[in-house]
This record gives sequence, C-alpha cells and structure tokens, in this order.
Amino acid sequence: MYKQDITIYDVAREAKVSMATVSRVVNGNNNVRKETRERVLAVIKRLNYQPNAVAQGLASKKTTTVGLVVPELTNLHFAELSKGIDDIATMYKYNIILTSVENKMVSDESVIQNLLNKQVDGVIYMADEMSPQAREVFLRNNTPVVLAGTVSLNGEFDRVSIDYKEAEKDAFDLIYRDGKTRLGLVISNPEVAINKKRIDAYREILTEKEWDKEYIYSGLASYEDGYNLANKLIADEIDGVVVTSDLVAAGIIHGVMDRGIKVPEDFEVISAVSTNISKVMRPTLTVVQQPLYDIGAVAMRMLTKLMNKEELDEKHVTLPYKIDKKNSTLNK
Amino acid sequence: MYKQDITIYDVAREAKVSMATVSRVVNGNNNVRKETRERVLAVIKRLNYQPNAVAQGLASKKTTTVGLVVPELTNLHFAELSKGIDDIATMYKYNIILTSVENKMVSDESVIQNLLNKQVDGVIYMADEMSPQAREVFLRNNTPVVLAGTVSLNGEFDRVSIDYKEAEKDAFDLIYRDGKTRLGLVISNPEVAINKKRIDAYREILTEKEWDKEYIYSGLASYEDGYNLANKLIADEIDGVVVTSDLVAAGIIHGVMDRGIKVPEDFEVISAVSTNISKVMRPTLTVVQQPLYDIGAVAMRMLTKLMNKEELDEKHVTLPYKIDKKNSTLNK
DNA sequence: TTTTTAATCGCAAACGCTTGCAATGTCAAG
DNA sequence: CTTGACATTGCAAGCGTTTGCGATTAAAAA
Repeated sequence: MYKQDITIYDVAREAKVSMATVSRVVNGNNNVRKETRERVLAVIKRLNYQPNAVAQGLASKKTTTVGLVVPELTNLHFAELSKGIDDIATMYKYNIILTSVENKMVSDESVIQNLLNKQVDGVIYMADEMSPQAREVFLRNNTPVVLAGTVSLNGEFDRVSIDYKEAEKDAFDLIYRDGKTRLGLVISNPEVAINKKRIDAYREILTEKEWDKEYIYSGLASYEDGYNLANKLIADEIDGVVVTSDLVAAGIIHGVMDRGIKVPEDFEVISAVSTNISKVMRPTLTVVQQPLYDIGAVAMRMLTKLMNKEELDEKHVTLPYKIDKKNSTLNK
Repeated sequence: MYKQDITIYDVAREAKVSMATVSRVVNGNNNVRKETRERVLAVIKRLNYQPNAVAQGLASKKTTTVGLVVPELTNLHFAELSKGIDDIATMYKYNIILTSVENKMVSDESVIQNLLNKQVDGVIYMADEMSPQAREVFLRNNTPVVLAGTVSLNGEFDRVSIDYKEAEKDAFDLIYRDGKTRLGLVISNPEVAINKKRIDAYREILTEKEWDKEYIYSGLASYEDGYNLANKLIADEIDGVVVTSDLVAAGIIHGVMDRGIKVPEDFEVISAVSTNISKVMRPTLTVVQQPLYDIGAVAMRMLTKLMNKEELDEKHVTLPYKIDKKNSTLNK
C-alpha cells in the first residue's frame, strides 16, 4: 500500500470545487448541479482518481465488506454456498473477507474478533457451531449475522437452511421402503447442532419402526474413514446408511463393494450432503439435494437487508430440498 | 458497523498515558517501560479495547489484507490452493479478500481496481489470464502480485507453479509407452497461457513421434461436455487423451465406457489437474499431481516478502509434480 | 423590484489511529 | 553536582474521506 498519488483533494482543486462536492458526486448524492457533476466527473476521469476505500470506511463507518466464516475451504459444499453468496455480494457491491475456522491453532473467537475489528458490515456464518465465546463476540458487537446452511440449537441467529431433520427422516424412509431393516447413521461430529438434529431424526425413525438398538457411527470425515468403516458395518449387519458427507459415503460404498457386498441390492447408501462427487462416482450416489447456491444467495440478500437496517420478513428461511435418487439406492 | 464504544483515547485516559503510548503497546513497539506496558495492557483488558483496523489502515497505510483472485469458486482445485494460501496468511496475520472473476457481468479490470481501492497490501492471482486492462491496473498501482498455479506468457509477474509443459509431455509419454498411438488433447480455453503451453507440449510430442495430424478438442469444461465428447473421440479413433480437468476426464471415461470401450485397455486417460474426484471415481483416474497446497503456501510466503519489501530469492518458483498412476492407464 | 424558497455548495469537524520529533526522566560517569 | 547518553513518553500533524450545518446563489412568488 503506497502513498496515494491522486486524492479527493486534487480532484477538488482541479475541478474548482470543494472536497465535499467531489465526495457527493463520487457517492451519487443528488445535491449537485448537473454541470458541476459533469465537470467533476471529467476531472476524475482525467486524473484517474480512485477513492480510498479505507478512508471512506473510517469516515462513513461503512466498509462494504462482509465476513464469510467457513469451516473448511477444501469442501465443495461450501464452495457452492460461497458462490451464491459471492454473486449477491457482487450485485450489492460488497467485498468478501474469507475466514476459515478449521485451523485449531486459533480459536474461532479470536478469528471472529479479528474479522469484526476489520469493521465488516456483516457476517455470513457457515461453520457447524460456534463456541460460546464466539457467540459472545458477535452479540457484543451487534454486527448482523446470518447463518447459511447451518443451524444453531436455540435459533437465536437469523438463518437460511433446509429442514435437516425432515431431510434425514426422508432419507431413512426411502431406504426402509426399499426393504432394508437395519439402518445406521454415519456422522462426523455428534456434538454440533446440525448433527444433533440428524440424530433426533434417526431416533424418531427407530421409535416409529419399534427398533430397539441404534447404530450411530460418529467421527467419520474422510474417504478413507468411510472405506475403513465398511468392516464394522458388515460386522454389525447393517444394510443401509445415511451419511453426512458424500466423500465418506463414497468410501463406504467402495469399502463394502470391495468386500463383496452388492450396492444397492444388499446395502443402500444416501448422503445427506452432496457435491459433484455424487454423480461422478460409480455407482452414482443418492443424495439429499440442498439448494446450496440459493441458500447462499438468500442468506446474503438477508444480510444486505440487515446491514441496511431493514426489517426481515422472516428470520428463519427454510428452503426445499429433494432427494436425488441415483444408483446407491434401489427404487428410482 | 457501529460507533465504536472504546477507542484508543479511552484507554489512554484510563491508563494515564498518551494515545501514542497505547498505540505502541498495541503494536508491540519496544520503547515502552515494562510497568507502563503492563498498566496499559491491564486497561485494555478491562475495557476490552479492540483496535479499529480501518483507522489503523488509514494511519499506517497497511491494511494487513491481501486480495485473492480466483476464476471460479466451485472448483476444488482452487480450494486446495486457497487452503495453502489461507494457512500462511493466517500465520502472518493477513486477512483475505476473496474475489472471483468468473462473473462476466463485470470486467476483471473493475474487479481488480475495486480490490486495490480497498488498499490490499498484495494480491495472489490464480485465474488463467488477465486482460491487458487488468494488467495495466496492477502495474499502475504497483501493488505486489504473485501468480499461484498459473502462468503468464511473458513471465512478468512473480509466480509459483509447476512446469506445465513438461508435465503435459510426461503425461503423453506415459500413454505412448503403454502402446497407444493416436493421442488427443482435451482442453478448455485454448487462448490462455497455461493451455498454450499444453498445446506446445502436445505438438512437440507429435513432432517427436512424427505424427502428422493433431487432435485438439477445446472448449470442454463440464462432466457432460466430457461425456458427450466420447462419440467424437471414438469416431476419430483416439485411444488416449490428456485432459485439463478431472471432471471432464470423468465424463470422457464414463462416456467411452458406456459405448463399450474398455478403459484403460483400449483407451487411456490422464488428467492434468487433480481433485479428490480422481480417487473416488471408478476406474480411478491417473492424474498429474500438483502440490497445490504448497503452491498456495509458497506463493503467499513470497507475497509476504514482497509486501515487506524484502528481496526475493527467485521470482519464479517451479515446484515438482508427479504423475499419480491409477486405473485409467495401464502400467502401474 | 423585493421577498421567499429551494437548490447548490463550502467549511471544518469528525472518524480512530500512527509516527516523527521534541521533551522529559533516569542513571552512571566524571 | 554536572554532564551526557539513552530510555520513555507526549505532542500534534497527518492518513483521505464523509457529512451536518450554514452560506451563497438562483429561481419562483409576490
């Protein structure tokens, strides 16, 4: 960052007006005579003046930047969400400051505090769950926050998502209707709100069917994790699982197949999360199809309203999902 | 962004020192007596003072933010690169402003100008190629720029990448040694520098083998594109291709297989770019394995040096790649 | 013409911090 | 008790904008 060559002051001098007037034309304020505006614009163009957004931010207390909090970069799921966010952000002229909270060297709290110190106008939060300290930081700063594609247990933040519990139940139901009778739930971290909802769904299914023993496998995150889980699933005589990650699902499918089990005939798999992996792998993977792009876009749109101090029609937006039946389940 | 409650001024008053001293302790400047520092720190903690990064940026002319220019968010390739960048950026306390140039509504030039107006201290550029206008903007601002995982034709920017031409030749060579004799090149945009290098590599191979007719398929970007290309490849009697996208490669493989051709026995495929798709699909895909994380990390490290006005050991860093042989080619 | 009203414009004080420089304090050496 | 050297501090001028308010000007009304 170098000393700026052309400032608003130079433009003012050349156009023979005050800085105030230049500022007004830069910001599209109407209280400027047409001829003056044109004169100023001509000078701006001639000098190639570019406003310093940092100074604007300090003076106006608006930075036109929003923070994006992501759990992990290397997951297409978040990339899809981000695209929806980015498109709307661009439309409304906001820049995005990207921050990941996957690095356990740094607490989410300090990451978020750092983000707020940059004076972002708002935050889109996509990580699974925030620590109480992080929550505290948000509340203290009363910066607008919207959760995108995630939920908090008490529902205190505005959000847009699908109904994760219903989706999970639908997925189990599909496998059940295919005749499978020993269903398992495969998740990553059982402590986060979104997975708690999935566990709820699973248990409700168990109750409905009057099954007594539950098979919840947690802590699974990678393809290899899934592949290695196959043994245990076979030992437990599971014949159908709903998985929270398509990578893990792929691992499971290949794992059980490599051990001679037929998918989907003898073992069905549905992933509750979908990236393009699901259609590239063979057999193709039945997934809960979330409208990721839309979730991101709607969340960002909500955030623009909040930043603009407009009222929200609804604080929680639930978008429809659908189950995209592919070849890891029977009935198409 | 709301009116700040606690400013450096409040801290100064409470600690009975000047703003200058508070600023010094906040910034770790050594010229402060130990007791004074502790007193100030105590007040900072008590009041929970958080420095306003925008004001710091204006006063110091450093924002500790870097811009990231990405062609498309929804591509794991860039996500991997970004992770390397993010980790190093976090280490050096830089924030990342993410900007994609995929949206054709806005010129890359204006996107980049906007980024520079935010006074980023530097930029990591990952898109294929920038317009002359965008280049002009960078040069005019003399902001440090590092290309990560991409190249420019004239080599005027600092960069870190692999040797794309060599990698492409190696890939073709591998297929050739497997006995395939009619090789094709499948790329997206033939106009961008990185693909021009690949075309060069392909033509050198043709010359070496004294083949006369070239088979270059361009404009392919999606799985479906690849799938649909299969017909033409079969008609052209191609028996081996190197593809610039693993998604397209997956499409091609499934396309030719669905038309009864055996992979890799009668048709081999190598992708010059690799994401986790390559190991999840079946048959698994032979790929040029770029050290994406490292490319990102090294690029970011270079950028920190540039932003610090340190000399660079080398302006172009070329990292090693390897060809990861999987089941879309014969000899393992 | 004079008065009223509204459209334009400039003044100058913020915004919250950094930093060069001068002032002060401290302590050991002379 | 001076003096000098060096470690600490404070002063105040920026950094490049925005914006409330009052001043000026032009247009409309009387």
